[in-house]
Amino acid sequence: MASGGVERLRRRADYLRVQAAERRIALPGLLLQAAPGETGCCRVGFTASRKVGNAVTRNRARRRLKALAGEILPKHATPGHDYVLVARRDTPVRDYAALRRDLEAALKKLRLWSDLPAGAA
RNA sequence: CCAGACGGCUGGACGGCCGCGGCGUUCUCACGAGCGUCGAGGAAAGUCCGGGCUCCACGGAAACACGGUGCCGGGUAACGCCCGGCGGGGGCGACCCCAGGGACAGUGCCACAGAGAGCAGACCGCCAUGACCUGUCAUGGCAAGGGUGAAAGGGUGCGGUAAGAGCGCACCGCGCGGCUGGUAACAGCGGCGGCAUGGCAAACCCCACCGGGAGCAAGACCAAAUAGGGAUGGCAGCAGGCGCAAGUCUGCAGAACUGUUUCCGGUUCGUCAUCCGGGUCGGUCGCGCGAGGCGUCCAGCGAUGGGCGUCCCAGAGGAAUGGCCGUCCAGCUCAGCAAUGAGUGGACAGAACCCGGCUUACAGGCCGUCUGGCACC
Repeated sequence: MASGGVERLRRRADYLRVQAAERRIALPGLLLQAAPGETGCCRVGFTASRKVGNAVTRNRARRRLKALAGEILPKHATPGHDYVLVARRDTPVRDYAALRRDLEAALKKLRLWSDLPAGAA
């Protein structure tokens, strides 16, 4: 897995654990959930429910979140945590720069913003 | 040129930066990295039919039940699909639409209205005779006309009659049987009958034909853990033997169940380790050469079939096939006489075992064939 050392969450149990941690922040473009991870690196997963739209729209929302995560998390995410990015209704259409600001603000509000590269941990 | 009918194709293009999945290859002990190559649809959708494939059931056949199909011929692996015809209906026409077997096998239903709705019937009427208060009543005949209804027991015309009526005749319709054409559905022709047999089969039903069930979360394999199971060994209560010890052997106990109870019997045992077995999370396969795509020739009205050549063409598994930006061609909106300028900006929609169909959704664009007008020669 590339993306600068960020792995994907692949099991339902991992998603449920992150959701149960109840450490989340909702912004217009996305919803961020986080929890201390079981591995040393940081991992990320994506969720797009039927509320977002039909299958095509959900796919687009998930891909935009993937691109965003690949851009920001390797540089600024705190290692040792798992993140789940949840798509909202505006995720497929929101301006990409605004979406980027949303993710950065969400990381800072959860006090998980880090200027150290994750790969250095 | 205008209006229309039918069939087919397409459904953004180019570039930059950063990425993802499969396969191949090189390097590396390995993790990985580099390079190459391929990577969503006509509907991938709804899951409505038909198959392949897998497991389950099943001795064969028939019958019954249930479900489906329903003009004829052809195509196909098969179909409820497709093609070509037939019949009925619509349109000036190209063409379009049709659940299109059987109502003398039987049962049932036909609301309301109306006199009468299935062994027909007589409200208003029409006609004859009689009576009297001279325009009514009584009796009888009739079913043409009116009225009701989705439908009133053939239709139109002539004859006929007191008035009428298939009462008679002609034509049409209907039924029966015949000849001709056609593979057939059916069509045409002439003959006979004499109105008898209204509609609904998408109410039951009858006839003919077809049909085992469940589905890739099918199914096969590897295999942490847990429950329960099996084998072997050790340890565990008391006493004793052997032995320096580790340990080992014998006897007696204990608990539970069972035979009504006692005696006497029978069966079972706690714990640890290893292995077998089991099969969950997880993993591997199934899972991509196929009723395959493209080109071309032949047969056929066509669906389709055959020959030759050529290509290998997605394979994920919280699920790749993308994210961002720029330019442009269509389109739309606004301004303008126009040239043009500004803004906006791609329809429906995302494979999940695979094929053949059907159905549903779909901005815009392109091509072909044909029909009816108008104009010109």
